[in-house]
Amino acid sequence: MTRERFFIVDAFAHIFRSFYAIRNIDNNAVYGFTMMLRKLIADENPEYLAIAFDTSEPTFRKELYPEYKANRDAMPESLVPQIPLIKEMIEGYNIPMVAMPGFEADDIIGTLAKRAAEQGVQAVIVSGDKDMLQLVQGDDIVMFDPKKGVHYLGEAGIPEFFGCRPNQIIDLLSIWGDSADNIPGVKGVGEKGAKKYLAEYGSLDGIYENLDKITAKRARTGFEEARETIDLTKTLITIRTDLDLTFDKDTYVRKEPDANGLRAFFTRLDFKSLVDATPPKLKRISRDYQLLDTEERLKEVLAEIRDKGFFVFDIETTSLNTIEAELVGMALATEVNQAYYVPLRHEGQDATWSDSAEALLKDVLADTNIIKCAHNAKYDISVLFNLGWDVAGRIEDTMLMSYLINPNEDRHGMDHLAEKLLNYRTIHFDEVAGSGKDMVTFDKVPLDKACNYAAEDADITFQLYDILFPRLKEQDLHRVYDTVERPLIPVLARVENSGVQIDEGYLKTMSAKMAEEIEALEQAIYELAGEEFNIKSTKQLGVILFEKLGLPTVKKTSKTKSYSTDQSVLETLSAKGHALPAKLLEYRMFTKLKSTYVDALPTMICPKTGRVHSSFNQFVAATGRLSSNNPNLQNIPIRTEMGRDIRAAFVPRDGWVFVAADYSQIELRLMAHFSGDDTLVQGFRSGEDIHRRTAGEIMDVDVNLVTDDMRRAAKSINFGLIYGMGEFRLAQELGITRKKAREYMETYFEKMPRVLGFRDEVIEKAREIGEIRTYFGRHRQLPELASRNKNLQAQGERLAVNTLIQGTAAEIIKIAMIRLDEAIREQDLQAKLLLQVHDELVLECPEEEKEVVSRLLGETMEHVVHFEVPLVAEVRTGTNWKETK
DNA sequence: ATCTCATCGTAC
DNA sequence: GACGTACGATGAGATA
Repeated sequence: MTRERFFIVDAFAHIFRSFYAIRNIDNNAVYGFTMMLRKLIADENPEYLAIAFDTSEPTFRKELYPEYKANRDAMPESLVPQIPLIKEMIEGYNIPMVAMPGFEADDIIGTLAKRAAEQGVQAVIVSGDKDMLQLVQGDDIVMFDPKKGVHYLGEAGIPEFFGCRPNQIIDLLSIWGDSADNIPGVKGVGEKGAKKYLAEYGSLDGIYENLDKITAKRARTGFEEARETIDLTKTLITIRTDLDLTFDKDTYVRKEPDANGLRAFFTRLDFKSLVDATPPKLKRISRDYQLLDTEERLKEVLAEIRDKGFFVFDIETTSLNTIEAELVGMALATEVNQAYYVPLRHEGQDATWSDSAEALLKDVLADTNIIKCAHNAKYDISVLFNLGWDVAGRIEDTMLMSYLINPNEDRHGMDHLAEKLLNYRTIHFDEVAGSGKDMVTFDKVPLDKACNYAAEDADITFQLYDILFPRLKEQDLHRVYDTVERPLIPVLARVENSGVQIDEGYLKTMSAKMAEEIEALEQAIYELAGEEFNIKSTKQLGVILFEKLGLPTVKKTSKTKSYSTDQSVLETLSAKGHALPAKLLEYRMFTKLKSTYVDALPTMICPKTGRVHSSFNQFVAATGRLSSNNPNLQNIPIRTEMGRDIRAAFVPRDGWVFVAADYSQIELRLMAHFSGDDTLVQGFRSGEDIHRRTAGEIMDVDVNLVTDDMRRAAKSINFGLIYGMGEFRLAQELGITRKKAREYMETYFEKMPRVLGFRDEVIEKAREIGEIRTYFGRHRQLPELASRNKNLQAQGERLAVNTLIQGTAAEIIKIAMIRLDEAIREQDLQAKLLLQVHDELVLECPEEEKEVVSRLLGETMEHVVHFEVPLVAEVRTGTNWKETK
């Protein structure tokens, strides 16, 4: 397409069309008009674009003829408020709107089209109104109806459309009149007549000159009667092309839409598809970040930091692994938009500089009078601790703030937060260091690039702090931040740095033994199946079990509705006497343990320390629990004997012992405290078996007469309460009928009514405020409670109860960890906290510290809070983890 | 070759 | 549809 095109849209024509065409959504005209506009831009990609509006002022036509459009109804009530929204939308797209008091959109279109054509730009009138056809001129001014898909109706198409020559359109329309605009035409002359007379006499003037030649009486009378009004009609019909408007390319050239504004606008109007179709456009302002590579400048900035008492820092290293990471540089930010990068050990840097710069930075980091802030501070301080640096004083963490504000969110990374909260696209790591096999370590990144990247990170962290810290206070999350999460950061850094020793030889031996067992099981399974197949493939296994062998289908998987082959299914099949499922269960257990633990753990041993350094993640679990990965040390087996053996591979260093303690029934104790239920409270206070006690209560028998089955039922209900278990699940778990399960639960609540009351109160409060708050003030939003979906609502109710209990338990053990760490350091003990497994802490210490550490551990854990019921920690020691049970 | 999703199973 | 929170191994299919 060689010629530039100027599309002019008649706003109201399309607004009304959308309004009447689209039903059942709010702001239908806004939606329809937006869709039309998007399609127009996408399909036609016009070089120039304008949208013409009518104004509410009287037009010159109304002045000439007061009856003009007098028959029009007022604009529909629901359309009125949509007009400003449409204008807002058009502004968002950066499309010029043109309106002129006294004139109609048609006149604006006529004038602009003519002016554009005069400048050699093709004018395209976006309208379906036949009146506009009078404006069409050769290929210079054409019409386009996006709805009918009539593309470019040019002059050549007019005879076919109207049955007259282009220059006769105005006369033709004048004869017809326009009933919609209340303009009288010529009575007694219809479409056929009008065309016939115009063809015969050339024009209206021609017709009047030859009026006596018209023989049809009605037509002739009509023309006679219209003689006085026809000039006015013609004036009204004629679209003006002489308005005081110019077409200049700069004004009408297509501009970049304001994607962020539009996105917010579409979000506000709940136009989901349009929100998705409008990705945010992110700013990328390059700031002038400074490289600090002289002692003099560095000292100046550090003096400023001391003066302010607050700064943001971010280290650059050679690895994400904190043990292996070498320090390459440090970025500092002293205020928004002011950040620096101190290159310490980039390739080719002078060691004298590195040493002196590091000494200066160390001083500031160790200064307890200066508050530091970082994004994910645990990483930075872990690396620095490993290098022997001290990072002291208050350490703020913007990642932590983000997590506390929205624990349901799983992305708290700086790049993501910068986009979400600052509408800013940061320089990403791979943009400076590459990715995949092209990736270089940060010390190889040129200083100017490194400075831009690193200083920006510090700057962005500063900006996030400015936003998140006030929010933290506003949302009353300051307490949990200050008393639990923030002090935990250095504790976790030390735990991760300590790592734990694994007996590699032991696991290797175990692995070999298991391999033999697995091999034998495989053969037995192939034999029973009658063929070899991939046993680990649930798909293949399903075919063997349920198609080839014709075993009864027990259940289907939830997502794909394929055959389920999980443990409960295999157990059911096994109980029916089939040999294969039993073998499969055994096979599954062996392979699970071998691949997930026995073989995996040795590969995680750090070559540098010879220990396994798992990560303890603070920002993952929505309830406030920690999580562990690389490897996950919070799901090491314990329930089966074979699984438990894996724990024997976790050993203390030579001459040291493990000291471990776990909270006894902490979640149920919290339930007792929160509900104040007498049976539970008394049970825990007296130190008796709580499940036995509740069983006695439910079954109405003496505690001493409670059978194992009765205890098992009570235990299931006790645990189920914490998770919000229903009768279906209880029935399944206990192998009883639903009716029986319901009876148990009803009796439970009758005997322990405050447990039910507590649950209801928690849910009611959560529903009222839309979130749940734990004991220490952590919150978790529960949008499920506001759902109209009953299942989602029920889930919200379970989350409310569970988050309160699980979250509070998590806070209690976190506080224990903080106090323990503090005590160990104060008392100069060598003991090290190694693991946290939700209700258990594992330490190692020299043999001679065993007693003092045991006592310290137990007392610290038990005295975190003083509730209606005591917290009990059971402390054990051993020469491996398995022995501490 | 690398990713994402589904299924399964381990812990508390 | 029915019990909360995690992580990870494996297979299978999509994407590059």
